[in-house]
Amino acid sequence: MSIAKPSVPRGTRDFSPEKMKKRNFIFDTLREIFKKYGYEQIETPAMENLSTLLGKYGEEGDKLLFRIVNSGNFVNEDLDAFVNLSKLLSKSPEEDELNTASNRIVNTICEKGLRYDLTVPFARYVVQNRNEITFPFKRFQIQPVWRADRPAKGRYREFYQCDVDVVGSDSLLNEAELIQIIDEAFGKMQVNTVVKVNNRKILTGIADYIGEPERIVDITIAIDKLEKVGWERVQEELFERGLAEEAVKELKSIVQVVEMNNIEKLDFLEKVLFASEVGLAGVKELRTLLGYLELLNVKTAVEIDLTLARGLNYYTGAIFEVKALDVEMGSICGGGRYDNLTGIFGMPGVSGVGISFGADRIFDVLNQLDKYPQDSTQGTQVLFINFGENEEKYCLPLVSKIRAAGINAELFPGSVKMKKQMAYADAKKIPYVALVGDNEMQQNVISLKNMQSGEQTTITLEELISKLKG
RNA sequence: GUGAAUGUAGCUCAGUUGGUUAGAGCGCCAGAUUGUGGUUCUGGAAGUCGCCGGUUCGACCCCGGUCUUUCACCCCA
Repeated sequence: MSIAKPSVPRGTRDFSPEKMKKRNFIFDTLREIFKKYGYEQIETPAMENLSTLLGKYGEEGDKLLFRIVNSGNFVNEDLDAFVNLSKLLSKSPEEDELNTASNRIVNTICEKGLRYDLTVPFARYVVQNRNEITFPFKRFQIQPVWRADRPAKGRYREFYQCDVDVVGSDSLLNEAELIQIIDEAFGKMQVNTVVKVNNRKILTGIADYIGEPERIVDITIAIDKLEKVGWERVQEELFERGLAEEAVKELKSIVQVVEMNNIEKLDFLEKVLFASEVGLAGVKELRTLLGYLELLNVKTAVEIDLTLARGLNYYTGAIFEVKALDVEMGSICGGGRYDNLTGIFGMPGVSGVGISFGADRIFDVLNQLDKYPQDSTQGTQVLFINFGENEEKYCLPLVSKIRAAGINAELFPGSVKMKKQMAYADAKKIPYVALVGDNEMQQNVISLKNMQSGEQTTITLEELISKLKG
């Protein structure tokens, strides 16, 4: 009966009504908070020109871009490329040669790609609409992004990001506000978290201090793994990347300040980095930020973590990452300040800072904790049983009135067996069933059955509405 | 991208040292019960044993490939 079983592409998922209620709780919570702080929503296309995307996420990132093949007969577009490849194949080609030829063809036949994150398209948006935008521009964006990654636990090929960014303002108040948003969001979702903060300028200062200013990227990538793999492995990797032994030794003495509290860390760094102007600026920024947070009465623990580097190359100031405390899961939110993202698109001198909530991971965390408020998963509140044509006509206006009062209500379509209708209410977890037959119609009342307790009461429409509203 | 494991009914899983008709629980559908669901009882439907190929008289089982999911790397939300 069934031919080839249908399926969704690797790393993607369907979301049932049940799951969507839970996901919407996350989206609604975030959206509400974002708006409260004055951020406005935008959307950008799922696909962007590859020229917009390529080179923004480092070498790895380029590999993980989903590319969209042009429509039409693309062989004609660059015949040479294909001729070149077939010539190559007729001899015994080196792998490098093949890759080059393959890349050329890919570049010819693909001009668009699916977005990899929301930040780069946002930068493109800002540059493109700069004349209409009033700065500072506070925007939020909740849309899916795609990565051609190998799927794993907590990692999907299609997932939602919920970005909040403010561009066109240098003020550290923005950083503080974002952490406040994090605090409020996870507070509302009842997830215990820790916010890890660092500053790219401090990392630069450290690279200066150990005498390897050029190797900042190598250093941050290796350091990023410290917590996961331990110093030994990081050290190995640093050597592999060609850092001098002396430099690695000095790095160790700085990075391993884990025992200290925030203030001690800052004091320590201030002393060590005295010669680095950039480094000191970073220390000062963190100090200011922590000062703001105290005034804002942020409840979430905020912890300076020098090992926090994050893969992306475009951060220039603050770096954030949020981890759930009670669940094993990668970071569920992250971001930072980027001074020149719009510069890539020809609009230099605009500083921005933003964070991205990973909705799918938060969803996984919330599922494990099972902490959804009850009303967030409630759908229909009352189902009217359909007894027949006359009863149907009698019920329709009642249902309309109930809906007008803001209560989710349904009338069962068709007067099928009662058992069937009750089972429907049961399956949909509808808490109340309304029965209106001859008796009720004559007396102008409704028999309302509580599906959980099983008890049944006879009430008027007005009573029903006030009962379900409260 | 590298290494490893996994795949049997809608779901969770048995099973066969290679041998005729592949099982259970849950779920689903119908009836017992034409104004009462979640309990009970009775009956029923549902599987090319992930897909393709090979070995064999014979493959769900062995071998190769491929896809899916998962784990460890790599990277990341």
